[in-house]
Amino acid sequence: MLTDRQIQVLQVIIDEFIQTAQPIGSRAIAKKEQISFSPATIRNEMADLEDLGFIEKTHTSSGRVPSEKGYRFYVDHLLSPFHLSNKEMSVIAKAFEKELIEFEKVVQKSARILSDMTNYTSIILGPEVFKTTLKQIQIISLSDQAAVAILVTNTGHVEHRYFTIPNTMQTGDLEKLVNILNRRLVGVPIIHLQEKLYGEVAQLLQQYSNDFEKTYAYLKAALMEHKPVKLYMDGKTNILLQPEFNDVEKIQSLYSVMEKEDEMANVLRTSGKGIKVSIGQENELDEMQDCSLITATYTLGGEQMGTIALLGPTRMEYSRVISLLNVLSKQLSRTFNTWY
Amino acid sequence: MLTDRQIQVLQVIIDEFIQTAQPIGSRAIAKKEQISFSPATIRNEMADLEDLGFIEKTHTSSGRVPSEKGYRFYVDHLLSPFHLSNKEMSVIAKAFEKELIEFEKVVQKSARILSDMTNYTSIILGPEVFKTTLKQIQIISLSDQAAVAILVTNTGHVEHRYFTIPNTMQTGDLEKLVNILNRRLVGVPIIHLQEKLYGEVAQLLQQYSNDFEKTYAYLKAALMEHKPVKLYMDGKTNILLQPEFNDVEKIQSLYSVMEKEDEMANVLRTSGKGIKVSIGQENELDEMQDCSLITATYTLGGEQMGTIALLGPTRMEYSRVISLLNVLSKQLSRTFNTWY
DNA sequence: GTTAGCACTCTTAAACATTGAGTGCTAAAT
DNA sequence: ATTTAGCACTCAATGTTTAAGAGTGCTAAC
Repeated sequence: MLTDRQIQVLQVIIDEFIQTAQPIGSRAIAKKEQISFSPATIRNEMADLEDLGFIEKTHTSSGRVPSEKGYRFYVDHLLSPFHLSNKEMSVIAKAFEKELIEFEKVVQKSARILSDMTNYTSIILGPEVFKTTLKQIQIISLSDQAAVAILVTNTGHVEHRYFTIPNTMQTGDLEKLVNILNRRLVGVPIIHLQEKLYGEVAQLLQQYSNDFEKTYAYLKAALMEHKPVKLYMDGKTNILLQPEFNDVEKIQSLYSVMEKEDEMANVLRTSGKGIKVSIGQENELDEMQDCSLITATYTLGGEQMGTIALLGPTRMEYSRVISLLNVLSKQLSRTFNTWY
Repeated sequence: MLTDRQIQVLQVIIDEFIQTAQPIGSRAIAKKEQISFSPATIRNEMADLEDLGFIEKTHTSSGRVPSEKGYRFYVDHLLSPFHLSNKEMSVIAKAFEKELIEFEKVVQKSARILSDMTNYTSIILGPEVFKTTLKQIQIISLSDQAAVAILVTNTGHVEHRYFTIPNTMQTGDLEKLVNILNRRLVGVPIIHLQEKLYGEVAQLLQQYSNDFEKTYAYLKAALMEHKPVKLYMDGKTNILLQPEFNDVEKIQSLYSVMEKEDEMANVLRTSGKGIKVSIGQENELDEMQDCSLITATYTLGGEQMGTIALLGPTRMEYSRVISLLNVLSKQLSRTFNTWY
């Protein structure tokens, strides 16, 4: 539907605009070496491209700027594989080469790399809790009334929940309780913990005494508590470097959505497998409609485990960002797969 | 050193400027009911106040604006106790009335209240880890090589550190290790954990075998790891509502310092007991020199436990903010003291 | 000591002219 | 039938001028 020449022109416009953030005129395009036509010809092509909706004018006599449709076409058809420099590759490699055994640190480091290398904001969604299973449960009493239950998952994740213990309970009882819980719940997926607790374990507990029943109610409440998946962000201020964000209103709306971790997490969670690009209005969240979000998933044993993403202006270095996310998500998958 | 009338004028200027963010002229001051002098007289007083450095002009023929010295005088001498409305008091009371047993939640809630009620950015420094003692230690092995040590403090804080176990170690050995650690380390202040580990426990461990020694080295490394005190912030975007921050550069510099949690934590940590006000240049951090920071400490058993703070423009509602911090820090102290 | 009066200063906003980049169209060139 | 040169036209950006208005500092009168 687009002629070769139109595609050529479009490519130059987008490439150039991504670099400069300035509208591109026919003269500037004609000067590019890969272009062998006069400005007048290019003007005609640009008029057509504009009619087709791929580029826009900022005012009647301005140069052209890519539209979202233009970016979409660019991302779908014009992306040339970008090669990260050796320097960049070695930075990544170095970050992963020392033996890291802590999930948090690996993720934080990755977020830092992403935001530092791109000057965009990086977002990483931790592993889905419900895909992990219980490794061990511990209960430690803090006082007569309060105790903390500590859950460790097979991925080494540690979570803790506080709960109240009925004052009729004896010291030794807690230990018995832990034993029962461990015997019955180890290996159970976290997501099924609650129902398992409700079914088998409840009965078992009732055989002891009323006190247990009460404890059980408290404990269940604590375990039910929805602990949202953790979201890691870095380079939130990078957005401020982008010329499209020297409007305080825009900054405000974007920052306010970044504060809503639940919504952000949800966007990443539902992004689907592999690399996904959401340009401007394609984003579900209104506040992100001046931005592009590129997501990539990392896996454990072939199953999707979490998501890494970069958030920047629609005028994003798509090619570079996609390569980088590709490299990093693979690296993350590899690392996690060697662990578990 | 200042006459009563000068003080009156200064008070009106600052009160007014805090409300409007606009320079105040002599005519506007004369109109205030508490003022019974003509604009010309006030102009003379203002000239004196300016000579003394309490107020400033934005340009030759503008109204006056408080200087930092002016704010300092205002805070030190002109502050009238501010009474929070019943509505506000009840919001705070309500937040604390339901039985909360989780430290994080109380703090997060407090941060939310502070930022919501003031439209400034709230910052809360969690309790100093080194003031707490070890309640219990648990070690759970994740795989042949990796294990996680879980530390619970007397305040119910849960921390975990990952470490590597030497592959010569037996399954039962881990349990023995935990027993030794618990027998020797429970009740020890977290800050002394490392030296205690080095002294007594090391000897005890060496009696067993070389494997233990290796484990010990790994474990020690894990425990040494400096885990910074947690910093809670809320209302980071509130700053954007202030007219003094519609300059992207200022936003950027302030946000970049807010990202440096270590430095922020340090500022709060060294703020001293009770309410402290840092105005503009009085702040250590360069990036905060357009802001005021008001801190208050909360205590446990009379000892300083942590800090709550509000960060806003130098044109801050000092009176209200100080009252609010007072109320909230007391409430926090009360809550924690009932727990422990 | 206080105040009215007034010249003066400086900001702000609007009105206007100038410049330059870039377009669309037409007609000539290929 | 394309492609291109030429040219009138548009509009943002910039600078200049002007007028209005807010506020000051000073002087002289109260």
